[in-house]
Amino acid sequence: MQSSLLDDLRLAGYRLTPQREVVLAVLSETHEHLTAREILRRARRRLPRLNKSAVYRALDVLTHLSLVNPIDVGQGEIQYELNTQPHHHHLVCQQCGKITDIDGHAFNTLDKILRTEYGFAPFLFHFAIFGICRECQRKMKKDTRVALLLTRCAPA
Amino acid sequence: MQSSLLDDLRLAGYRLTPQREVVLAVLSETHEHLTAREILRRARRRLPRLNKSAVYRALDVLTHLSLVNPIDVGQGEIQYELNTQPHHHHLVCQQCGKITDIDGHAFNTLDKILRTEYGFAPFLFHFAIFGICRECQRKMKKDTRVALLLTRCAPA
DNA sequence: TTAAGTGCAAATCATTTGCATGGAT
DNA sequence: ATCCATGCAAATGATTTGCACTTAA
Repeated sequence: MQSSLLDDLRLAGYRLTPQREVVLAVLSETHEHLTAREILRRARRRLPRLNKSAVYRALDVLTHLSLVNPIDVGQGEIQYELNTQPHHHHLVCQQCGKITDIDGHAFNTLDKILRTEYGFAPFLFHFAIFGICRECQRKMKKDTRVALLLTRCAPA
Repeated sequence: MQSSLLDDLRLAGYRLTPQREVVLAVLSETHEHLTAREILRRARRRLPRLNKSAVYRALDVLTHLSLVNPIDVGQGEIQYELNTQPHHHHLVCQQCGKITDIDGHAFNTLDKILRTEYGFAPFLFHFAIFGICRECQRKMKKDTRVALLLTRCAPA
């Protein structure tokens, strides 16, 4: 695992630095999605002089190696997670902000269509789907603005 | 259409202002996705004192009414488009940046699964899927970094 | 050795906000 | 007459960048 990371980096012309290792280690130790700021905070326990630029640069490298997935939930800070197998995806509730992880099978049909009909190779990991979760739908029945929204977002 | 906009706004407790009208008008006159900055530029031809704050606030209102869709292609500026029927979606090539519009049928299965299995009402309009387009896949066969990426993004 | 990587501080830049004024209802 | 909305300027805040110094190879 250690040596495979080194190989991946070398193969791509990168160096193995303590900064890159520790960023990857932090992400390996959780199943949460972490922001760059939170990664920095945790990584500094082991590498106190670590700088946020180095975190961003490390995340960039790790993302290009597809060891890490950025997840943009559209709320300012980008979140990062380890790119584990099997892939999973994220349902982001626009109302309460809750993020639900779901497994990949829901996307099989979509993946196939995009590849065969459009020749497009989708990155169906770093994937966030926005919408309204079950509980919020219940609460929202009364709110006029939102009722409109729910009506209009029905499938085409 | 004019009066329906007014109704929508009133129903939701908003006022119909020239600023909101002109922002909507600008979006109605194109099939492109426009950034807030570009919307401001075009809208100022008709409303020279229009301010960027007003544009952002108008886009916010129109989005909440689901008259407008924000599309975050992950490249800094958010893009906006009219929420037309039938819905369509966006394939964003991470390599060359090209955005391809596709119709909604590819998402029917996904939509159904999310609703029935997860009780989640997805906003399957403002939807951008990242990946690599046909042409870039061809060019990228030689590049080691990218070959790795293409391998790893294969369906789970 | 030497090119790539880091730490630091400053810059960038889309978006947001406070506040006094203006306008839709 | 109300109070929602705008214009302006200043703030915010995540991410990026320039540069001198380190360090992995």
